Amino acid sequence: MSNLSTTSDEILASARTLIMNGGYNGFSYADIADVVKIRKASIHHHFPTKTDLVRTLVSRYREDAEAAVAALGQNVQDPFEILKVYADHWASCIEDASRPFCVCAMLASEMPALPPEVAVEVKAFFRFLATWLTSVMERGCKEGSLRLSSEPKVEAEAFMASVHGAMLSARAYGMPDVFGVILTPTLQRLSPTGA
Amino acid sequence: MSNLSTTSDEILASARTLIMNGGYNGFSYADIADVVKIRKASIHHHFPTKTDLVRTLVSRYREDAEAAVAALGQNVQDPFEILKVYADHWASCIEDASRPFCVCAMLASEMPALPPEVAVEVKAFFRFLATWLTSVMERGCKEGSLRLSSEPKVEAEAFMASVHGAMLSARAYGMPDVFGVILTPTLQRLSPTGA
DNA sequence: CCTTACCTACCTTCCAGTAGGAAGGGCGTC
DNA sequence: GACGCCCTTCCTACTGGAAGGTAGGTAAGG
Repeated sequence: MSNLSTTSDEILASARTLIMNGGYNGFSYADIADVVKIRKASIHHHFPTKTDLVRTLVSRYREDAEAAVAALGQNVQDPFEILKVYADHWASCIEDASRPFCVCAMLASEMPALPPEVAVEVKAFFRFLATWLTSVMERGCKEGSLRLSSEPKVEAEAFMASVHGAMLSARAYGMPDVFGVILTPTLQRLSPTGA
Repeated sequence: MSNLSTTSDEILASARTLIMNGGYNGFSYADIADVVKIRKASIHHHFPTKTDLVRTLVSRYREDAEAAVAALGQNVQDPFEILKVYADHWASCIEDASRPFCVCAMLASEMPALPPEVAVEVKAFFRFLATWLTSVMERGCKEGSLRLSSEPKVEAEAFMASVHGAMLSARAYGMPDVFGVILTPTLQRLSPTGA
């Protein structure tokens, strides 16, 4: 059981990397086959269609994020610190090029061209992220750990947009540190001390 | 001369729309041929390769933006108003689905998978936009029309990221008004009166 | 003996791009 | 003003390769 499903995990992992690079239409079963060292047809055994593959990938991506967010809530209490850890997570992912872009941000940009089943999952991810960030903002507002200038829900959406936009700029310039440059003042603004 | 080059303009216009939908790998010469009502091979007469086509498209997109920005500077003096007009422009484009996404934001997300010639043009667009926004921020800071909490350059990058992130969210949710929801407080924060 | 995992071989469709020709307009020359 | 010439535009017909997906078989393990 432990590494019986390794192949399908490898397929998902390589698909994730490929999507981060070029989006839904930017990779093929042949690309995955090259990486995983398996025949193209064998991928169809694990995921009958490309839609199945990406739907599963995004769905699991959200589940993983949900787990990570729950764990983060256990280890870090302060809402401001939580936002900082979240931003730092992406900063280092982009910096060391391990996960230079969020899969769902990537797919969201292609939304109108996505198979409906995949689009639904992407939407679900955005909703999950917004809901979580909203709860963090709400708690930070109550506890005085965050200084909000709008409703928590709006602040959450604005923060999420900043993160995604910063990713995009870092990629456009080919300068990973741009992400940090953009997010530092964004976090600063939310800090109760103003620094 | 006036409408001699109409066909090549139509090709560029339809390519722009198609890229906004699905990105670089999300459209083909056949798709353009359907829209422009021309044979696939005829497109190659105007743009020998797909790379040529998109490079030209992005380059002209930047030129148009430069002209629009210059015109905006003539008609509107107040830096805060300029940012508002810029945001409103995109809000209405997204709202009426006429140009529901920025071509360069779309292509930037696919950066690593783009032909180098195209990637260069996309980078140039981002640099132009950042430079312009920085100059607006600088003037607004000097004149007191904008309240900045960081250096003009950083504020400009953050503002640009918010715009792009807001576009992404609007698309992900399938709710055009999300763009406005995110940008309203972003502008508010920059307003000298705080409202 | 059945299921799982993987294979070879193949299909259809689509892709970017090429070859080569037809139609027509502009233009200089006789 | 008619002829020949060329350039632009668009066409039909095609190529080689890559796309997603299928058919059917083999080997291993419970």
